[in-house]
Amino acid sequence: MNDEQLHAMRHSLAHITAAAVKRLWPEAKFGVGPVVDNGFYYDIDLGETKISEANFAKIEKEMRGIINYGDDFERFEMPIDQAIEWAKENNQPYKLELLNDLKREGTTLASELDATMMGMELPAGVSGSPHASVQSVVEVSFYKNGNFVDLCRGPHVANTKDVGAFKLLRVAGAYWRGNEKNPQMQRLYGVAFATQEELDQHLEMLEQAKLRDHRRLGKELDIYTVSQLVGAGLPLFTPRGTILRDLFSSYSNQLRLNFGFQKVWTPHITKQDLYETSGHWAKFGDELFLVTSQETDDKMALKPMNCPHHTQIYASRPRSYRDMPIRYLETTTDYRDEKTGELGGLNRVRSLTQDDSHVFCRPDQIEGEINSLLASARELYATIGMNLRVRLSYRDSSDAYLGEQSLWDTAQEQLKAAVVSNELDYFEQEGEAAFYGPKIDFMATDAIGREHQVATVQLDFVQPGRFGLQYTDAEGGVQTPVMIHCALLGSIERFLSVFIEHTAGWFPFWVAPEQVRILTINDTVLDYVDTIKAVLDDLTLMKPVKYNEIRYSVDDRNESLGKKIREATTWKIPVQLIIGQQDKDDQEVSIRTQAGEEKVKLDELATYLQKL
RNA sequence: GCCGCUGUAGCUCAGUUGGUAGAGCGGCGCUUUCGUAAAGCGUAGGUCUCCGGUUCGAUUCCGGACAGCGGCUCCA
Repeated sequence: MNDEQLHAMRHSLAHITAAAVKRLWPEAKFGVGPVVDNGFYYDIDLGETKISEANFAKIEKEMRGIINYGDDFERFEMPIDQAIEWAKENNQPYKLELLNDLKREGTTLASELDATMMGMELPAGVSGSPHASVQSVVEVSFYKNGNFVDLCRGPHVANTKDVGAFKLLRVAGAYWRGNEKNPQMQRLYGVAFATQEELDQHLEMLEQAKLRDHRRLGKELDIYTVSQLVGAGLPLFTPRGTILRDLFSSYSNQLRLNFGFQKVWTPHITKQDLYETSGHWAKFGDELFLVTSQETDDKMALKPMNCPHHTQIYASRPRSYRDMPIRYLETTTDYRDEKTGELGGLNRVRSLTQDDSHVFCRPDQIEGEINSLLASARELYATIGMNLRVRLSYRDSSDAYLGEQSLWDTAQEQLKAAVVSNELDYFEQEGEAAFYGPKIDFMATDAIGREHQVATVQLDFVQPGRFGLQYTDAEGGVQTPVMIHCALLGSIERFLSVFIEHTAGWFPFWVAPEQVRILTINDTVLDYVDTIKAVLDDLTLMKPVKYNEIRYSVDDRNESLGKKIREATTWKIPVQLIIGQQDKDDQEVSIRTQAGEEKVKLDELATYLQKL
């Protein structure tokens, strides 16, 4: 089956869903019912009546009835004014809005419509759009299956019998046309495939995704927790989770310390004046956590980002062109008052830790700086085993951007040159730049093919000016530096959620909170265990950075070997060393990893671990 | 924030059509020293998320709060 057929099938199922709902609740008012990834949905307004998953069996039964009856999908056309009458007579106010938009503007796409006009009826006697350039619609098509009629562009399958395998998956609230000022409808989601096997496969995949959900693994592997007393969106990291955080943070820092970054430290609260000067207050004011001082009248806030703070370190001394670039680095936690309904796991939190850095440089230094940052990002994600793709986000011709056009043009060229010389897979997109400068966004693909936004490198032509940052050039003149923002991990919390799901909790050796566990078979080998511990204590490892404290434990409890293996495996500990009398006699260790088991001579153990 | 669903032991869950609850795992104790994913026996854990209301009586019904989950971009 090709994509078009599958699309028609899913779209037809959306209609059949609506038809079934209409049979059960004749008063239903319908919004839109498009095809989405793997399935379809239909937005439905049932007034006070609420559909829950408990109703799904009933709705699906009705749907199967419609499918088995085998009506044809019949297409017919109608002049738009007649269609508008149809919507009024059938009490379908949402369809009426769509028809009004088609008549007025020739489209129903919210993104193309003037929000204040959306859904508005044209005055009597006016036949077309108020905009001369707009091609308004004069005739619309309908599809009819059985006695269910719906405004629809199509296409559909020929007969309701031709829709393949489906399952209603969930019901969720969705605002009419995505606008929270509009009424909220009930969105009925379904998945659909050509065959039952494909549907089952898809449902199985959803189960697999659940097993690697970072919220589940975060609890099972004891990485983080949330407390009702501390609050939603404020995760607390356990010892194991903190090892992960610290290792990634120091690796990310090390990559930049290698080429001249210096660590700085800034406080977590500030006077609001800082954000009024930076311009963030106007844009992010409603996301700030406010702090009250009982000693002064200062209005304070928890910091939602770090760049304004870093500008003040730059501004603390006079700067020469010889000092540039000046590079500051800080892993630090920011606080943003996100909508409570959007919080969840480590993905969307109110306390987020950024491995943040800011370069202050001359315009001619942009390319060199970007080059080094891109090389760092590339190395980091190669170490983690994730494929990277970057988006070059440029300005478009609108006047929404600040800073000189010529500065933008050369900067965009330098960004691209750096991306090309780093051999990164990239695509360019106009109109995606920040108002203060062009940027490079990194997308990493995880083990089950999902793409996640991770690192970002952004140029900034605006904040240096707002803060009056300066340096003296070779001629003794005053110049404004350019700022380059960069976070390699992005937010550590979000990064960890991606990393946990990417690895399904089987962390690579270097970041595993517990790298090695020694499992004893009985107490007669305890002296030999001490010998092995001495080897581990002396070990120095080099990948991806040099470290000499291997994280291991000894399980010498009075339990069966089977139980010890089971537990160590449940904890996803990468290296299990099984020690019994035989190993002791042969001066060997039995090493159990995900790859299998092998015996290694004691004097080769260090080399073995160094290779991991 | 809004809509829907959910909240029972540390964890995973069962149960009570209104008469204050149970299993497995985990914990603790004893026995067992056992070579590749759970040894055996015993035992202690609960304000059934919290606050109100109805009731002789609420974990159960009603209301509210808090928290978790699925969504709120996909367009006739």
